[in-house]
Amino acid sequence: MRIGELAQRAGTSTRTLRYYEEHGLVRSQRAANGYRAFDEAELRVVREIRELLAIGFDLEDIRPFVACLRAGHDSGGVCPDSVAVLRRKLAEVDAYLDRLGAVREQLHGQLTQAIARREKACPRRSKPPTGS
Amino acid sequence: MRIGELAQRAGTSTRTLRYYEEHGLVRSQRAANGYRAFDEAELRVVREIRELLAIGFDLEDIRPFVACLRAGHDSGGVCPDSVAVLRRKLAEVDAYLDRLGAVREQLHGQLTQAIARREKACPRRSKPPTGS
DNA sequence: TCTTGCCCTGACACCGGCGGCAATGTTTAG
DNA sequence: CTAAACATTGCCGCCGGTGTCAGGGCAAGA
Repeated sequence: MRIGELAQRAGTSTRTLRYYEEHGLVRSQRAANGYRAFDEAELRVVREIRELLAIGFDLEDIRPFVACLRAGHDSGGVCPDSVAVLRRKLAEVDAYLDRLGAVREQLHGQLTQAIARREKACPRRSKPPTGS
Repeated sequence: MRIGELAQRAGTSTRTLRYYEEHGLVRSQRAANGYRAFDEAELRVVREIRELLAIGFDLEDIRPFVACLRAGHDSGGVCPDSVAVLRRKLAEVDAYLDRLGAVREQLHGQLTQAIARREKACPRRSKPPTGS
């Protein structure tokens, strides 16, 4: 399979595939003319990469998952290194959720306060909304 | 007040202050020698900028807040434009919280699945942990 | 006067995952 | 034979807030 076909089948660009290869995530043989020849299995690899990227992983984090696939597992997430990354990412996400929740509270508080002041400045007859 | 003092009092760098000025968020007079002379009120402005940046605003979003302070309000968030930004940001944060929650679920699912497979592959005598 | 410490402008570097272009070679269908 | 469609490498651009350096000027104490 050549790069164009792989790109199309994986739903990405040739540029992207070369980038992955350059960073050691995707592998290829070279034909006599210098064209890359991708093994069928690389399609699975590329799809794994794309899925994890979409979730918010960076390429470094994805390495173990690719290695896991290459080791013959049908899921990239079952190997110890992958599990470690999953744990770490989960922790990161949880931490970020906390921070973002706090930010949400701040924003909400600011808004409530600003609106309250506006109400005080030029009062309407409607009851002050007691939103979420 | 010169730039070094303002930087120190605001807890940031001179580089940063020049950047804010370059982008019209902070103002200064110039002394005869070319040195920037900052009004005392700019300290409040810089602090507002820093707080909002820390929350995740970008400089564009912060503009109305600075304008609001300059208009004499004691809070940057009470003016209509600021309120609009607050609303938008709140919506963005909410959307992001949703996405991040979904990501969390995915990660959690992957982890659970991976651990389950490991249990099946080399079972321990301990009961399978029924975590959060 | 010399040194030290502040200030000035301008400009490159960074991070990460690509997009996109240039300049060139290869294959294939008409 | 030719044109189109594919492939190659290499390099610049982007985003945004800042660090950091270069190469100067200005102020004030010993």
